[in-house]
Amino acid sequence: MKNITIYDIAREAGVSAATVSRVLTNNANVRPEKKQKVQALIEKYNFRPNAMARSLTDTRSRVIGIIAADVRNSYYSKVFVACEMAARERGYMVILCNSLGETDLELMQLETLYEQRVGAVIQLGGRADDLVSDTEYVETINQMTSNVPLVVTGKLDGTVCRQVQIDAGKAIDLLMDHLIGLGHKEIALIGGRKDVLSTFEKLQGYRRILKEHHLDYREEYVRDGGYDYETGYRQMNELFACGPVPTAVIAINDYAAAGVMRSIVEHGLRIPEDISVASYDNTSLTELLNPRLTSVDYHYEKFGEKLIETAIAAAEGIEVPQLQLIAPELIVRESTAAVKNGQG
Amino acid sequence: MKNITIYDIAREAGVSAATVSRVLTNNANVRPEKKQKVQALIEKYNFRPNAMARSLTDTRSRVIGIIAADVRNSYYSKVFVACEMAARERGYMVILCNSLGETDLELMQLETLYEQRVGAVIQLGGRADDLVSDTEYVETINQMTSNVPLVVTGKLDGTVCRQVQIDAGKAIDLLMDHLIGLGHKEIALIGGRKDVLSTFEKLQGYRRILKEHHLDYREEYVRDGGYDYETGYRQMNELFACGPVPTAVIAINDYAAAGVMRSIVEHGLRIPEDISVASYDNTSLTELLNPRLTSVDYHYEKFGEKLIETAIAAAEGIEVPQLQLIAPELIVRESTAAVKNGQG
DNA sequence: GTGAAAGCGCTAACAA
DNA sequence: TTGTTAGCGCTTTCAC
Repeated sequence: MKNITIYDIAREAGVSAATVSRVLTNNANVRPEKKQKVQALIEKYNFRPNAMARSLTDTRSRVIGIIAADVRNSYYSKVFVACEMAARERGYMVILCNSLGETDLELMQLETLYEQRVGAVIQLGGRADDLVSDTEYVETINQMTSNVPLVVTGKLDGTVCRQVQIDAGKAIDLLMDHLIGLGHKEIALIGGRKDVLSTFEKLQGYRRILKEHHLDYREEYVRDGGYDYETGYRQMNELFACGPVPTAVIAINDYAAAGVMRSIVEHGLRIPEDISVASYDNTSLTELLNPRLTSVDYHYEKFGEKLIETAIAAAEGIEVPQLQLIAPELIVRESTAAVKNGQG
Repeated sequence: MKNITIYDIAREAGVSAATVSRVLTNNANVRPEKKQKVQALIEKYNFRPNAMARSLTDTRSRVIGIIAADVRNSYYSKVFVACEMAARERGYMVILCNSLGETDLELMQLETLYEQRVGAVIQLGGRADDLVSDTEYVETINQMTSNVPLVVTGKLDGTVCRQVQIDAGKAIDLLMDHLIGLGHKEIALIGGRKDVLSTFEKLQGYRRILKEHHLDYREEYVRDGGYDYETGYRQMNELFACGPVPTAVIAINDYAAAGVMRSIVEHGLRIPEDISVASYDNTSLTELLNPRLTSVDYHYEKFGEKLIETAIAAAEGIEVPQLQLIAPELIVRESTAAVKNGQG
């Protein structure tokens, strides 16, 4: 299984390696007959040029690295696939790593990707989503980004990372307007960590909107935790236990919403008749739950394109806006309805 | 942002490039003082050796390519992450591509991965799952596998691919034994395409087990289609429309099960009191649905390990059994219960 | 239009 | 222990 090279092809075709290279890259004229001979040999041996050797001279490798927190979470897998498709259309390839929430791993993967000489790295979630950037982490990132440009979906104070963000303010606007429009005045916010930028921004927006509508802000209605089913379930249970019970709940994502929904059902109430539930991310889960879930979509395709375009621009040294925002959209389904009369 | 090389380090350290290489690979003795000097410079410039150049001489690149049908499907993302973790533990890295069910893309990706000189490719799903292998496809694969070894989760007749499969016979056994043990005699099989090996094997097992228990095989109870929510929903609706209605349903995966469940609920019946529902894959969905879903688990961690070990063995030219089976396990939850008295 | 030769960044064999 | 050298497979001047 000895690897065949352009020299093998060249020898058998009776031409030089340079000529074989020319037909491979197709960027210089080669006499048609020679060209055909070479192509026939390439076919015959099923030869494919070694991308490693190629990118050694090329300098640019046409590969983008992606570090995601965990593709087993639908949000990340959707963003990743969108990126992969966008990259392919632009002649790039992507490499995925899962940091699984471990900072050490995240850093190691960034190093590995740099060793592979990827043109740029896109970081989905992870430490770059922190509200307050860790100093030590920032320092390490700064060292790495002197080598390879980094695109993040959050922010990283004190670094030169490009940012492509979901407009979190707009996202909470959509949800609050929808619910308030349905007559809800008692709206809870469940799940997420306040030290994560996007979650913090949602909380900020939540308070701002309440004030605009002259509605009370209640400490008890804001219940953070993680981004999973368990958090939604547990926090909704606590809301039932300690009261007061809201007429609508905004969950930090579809998984948390599933937990909220189970808690509500277990307490003998109906969705949306008794309590409306809505969430973020608009993953496939929204269609599978009963009732179907109202959720905020991010135009994943566009999101992926923007991310990849930004990464490619960075890789090729082209200027791009330092911060770009993706506008979210509300998808209304069956889990939200007008508040019951006499309530609120 | 000119890339720094071992020569830059060597010059500044007053040693030869070979010495720098030696401290990098750590496989030869270097005088401590020189070693420290070099390491200091590596730190200073945050230097990381070019993996491309490295693997040019190394020949083996310590990278495994993975082609999955679609990581947005939980099954694939779980297998992928398991593979990634197993690979990391063994000093390997993985590259993921999504074929999205397109044969052309699948082949293109196989080529791209070969160009990257990955040591082996693992194909999750895709054409290698076909019951009857397409001749033209097999031919193309045979050409490629003369270059790079391929590990599949299905089979590919007429090729030399290693196979790591879920034991589909055992999987249907588990489900049927469980349901029959609960007194069910009317069991439907919903979703999946019969031209997919694992689905076909389940169907075979289904008929065999019915016969062993002297139960009738009813054509109407076997309803194929896709592997998605829609199929489950549509086929269960048809079952209601055309009758007879079974007392238990086995869905081809958790997504299809979600569709089946919605259909049942919409027809005013309860799960599991009126109809039991069970499925394959044991994704996170099983915990989110209401009621929680009984499902067959595949020990994803082991599955990933076996896949990666096989791929690495293939990459390094070590012999491994041509076919290896993963034993599935039944996870019983709330969606299955004893059949109602008087039924069956 | 084509070949010879240099070089991409690294490792390993061979001397010293 | 260390440096020199050759070579991994390819692309790209530079002559002709």
